[in-house]
Amino acid sequence: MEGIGLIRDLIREKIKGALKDLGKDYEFKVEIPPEGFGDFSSNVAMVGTRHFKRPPREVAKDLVDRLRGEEFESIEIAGPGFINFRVSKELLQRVVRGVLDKGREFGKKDIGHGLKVQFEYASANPTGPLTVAHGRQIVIGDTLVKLYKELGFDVENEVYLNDAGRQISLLAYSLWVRYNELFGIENEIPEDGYRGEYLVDVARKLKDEIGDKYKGVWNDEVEAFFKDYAVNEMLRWMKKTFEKMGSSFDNYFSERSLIEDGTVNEILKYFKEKNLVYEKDGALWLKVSEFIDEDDKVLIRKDGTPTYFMTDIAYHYNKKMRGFDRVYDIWGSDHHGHIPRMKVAMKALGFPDDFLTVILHQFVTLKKGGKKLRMSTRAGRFITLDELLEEVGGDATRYFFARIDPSKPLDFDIDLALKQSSDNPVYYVQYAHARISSLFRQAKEKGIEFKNLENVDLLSNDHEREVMKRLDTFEDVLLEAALYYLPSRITSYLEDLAHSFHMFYTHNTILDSSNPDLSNARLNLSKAVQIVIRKGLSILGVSAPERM
RNA sequence: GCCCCUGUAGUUCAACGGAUAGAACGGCGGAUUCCUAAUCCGCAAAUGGAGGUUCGAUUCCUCCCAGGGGCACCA
Repeated sequence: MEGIGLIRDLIREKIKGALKDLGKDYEFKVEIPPEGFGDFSSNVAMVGTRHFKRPPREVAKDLVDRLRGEEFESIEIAGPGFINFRVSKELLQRVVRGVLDKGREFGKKDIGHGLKVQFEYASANPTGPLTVAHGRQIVIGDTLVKLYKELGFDVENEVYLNDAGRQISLLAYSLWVRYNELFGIENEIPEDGYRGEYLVDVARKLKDEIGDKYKGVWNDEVEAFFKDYAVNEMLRWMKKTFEKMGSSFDNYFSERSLIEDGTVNEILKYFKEKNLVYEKDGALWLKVSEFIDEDDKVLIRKDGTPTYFMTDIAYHYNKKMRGFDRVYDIWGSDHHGHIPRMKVAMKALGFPDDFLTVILHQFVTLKKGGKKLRMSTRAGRFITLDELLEEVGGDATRYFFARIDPSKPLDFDIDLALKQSSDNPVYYVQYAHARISSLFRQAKEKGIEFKNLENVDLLSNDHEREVMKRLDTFEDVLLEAALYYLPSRITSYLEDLAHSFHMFYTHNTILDSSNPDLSNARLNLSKAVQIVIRKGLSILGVSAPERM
């Protein structure tokens, strides 16, 4: 991927120019090397052995001769053929000026050109409380939404409510049983019904509202009422949890509405016209096998109800009709098998291949007594997101999930999570931010005036250089996080940046009344760090406190 | 059986095909008359196993082992 850091961009351009002089043009990298190998490093000579048909160090020598200039204090060839650059302090200072100049806008890019995209996540059966597993998905989704906005996409997010299936009938009946219990009427909650205590609370509320109106009565009308009531209550609960999480959605989309408003029938009509469906055993099947090496799938059951697959196709058709250019679905790994079928359905509808992207994340498992268990709402085996938020707080919860690569399974050990909550690295990053705020308060007290963008040319020692280098890579980090769907890129970066700042802070006196110019220079650097930390944390949905 | 994801210090996580595999917590030992010690400095400690591709592999390929998930007229 092309880098966009100020300095790395410049080095890249220089190298490209040198290659052009030698009649070559190929891909190479510029990156920050391990300590002791200069500020920036390129593998251009090693990659070049293929193109030049000469040993890397010889290629490097030719290039280095053409690269020397005032931007670089030194250029060295090292190891197997790396070209290591030590850049001038003027170049590093340009980064600080760039950050300060753009302020809050730093990091913004227009890569999306207003492309209309949608992220769908946290979609859940509205049958119980959100669990910590949902928390993981919310954080991944929220972070990507903020990132894509930052990168110039026109973004909306949405929750899909599976309010149409059999599970809703079970929920309604389970609630009805709980409601009747309040009148001393005992009925069994079915084997796969919902036994959680929360339905007792909902039943009490319902009794307060309607009294004994549905006592002992169960028919289609009553079922419809209990479905609506239960789903509504679950939805209200979900929204409250989202709010506690610092999360919000532009839209809540009902699966049921797709059946009721005729979207499902519209698509069936289209598929029939295109001869993509057939009847067998009383059900209606989609000819998936005509597209890929998989079995055909049922769209309409023999009892006439649509399958989840059917409504999901209708849902994505609806998204397309709403004008989204691209949609991103964040699903748990148990939906993995659903992807190829959905891709086929999109193709059958004539949508472009890149219309639907599915971002999968592995499961959150519960550790209990050394044993791993899948969380299950139905079995009542879960830790609610509310509990976690209550105990650990929103910032630590969000940061905890953001650090973990979506492709990795997550063993959730509640005791460990609580115990480590005060050790959460989020505080390390936030502390750097608070320290900087404190510096500015102190500066005022000491009568040191902060002059934005002035004295930056005084920044030159090793700690200062280290911080400036880190600042330069922020924009790259955002791009990578967005492109690879990896919030963890941002957390890693922030921890690095915070570390370089803490080091700088410990080893240098920033506020020195006898040297106002140098103090101001260091305040400018601190300010730049603060801007970047705040931006990074805000993309993660984490607060940036002024004091800690 | 077939398909997908994962295996890195005691623990939780990083590492764009690159140089000495980074942090944090935990362990051991240090630093504060001065801007917040939620910090800094030092020590011990890791790529599941076997092959292969490459100048170079934690990263790509094959096999094995281990964990998770999927293979419904459930969602």
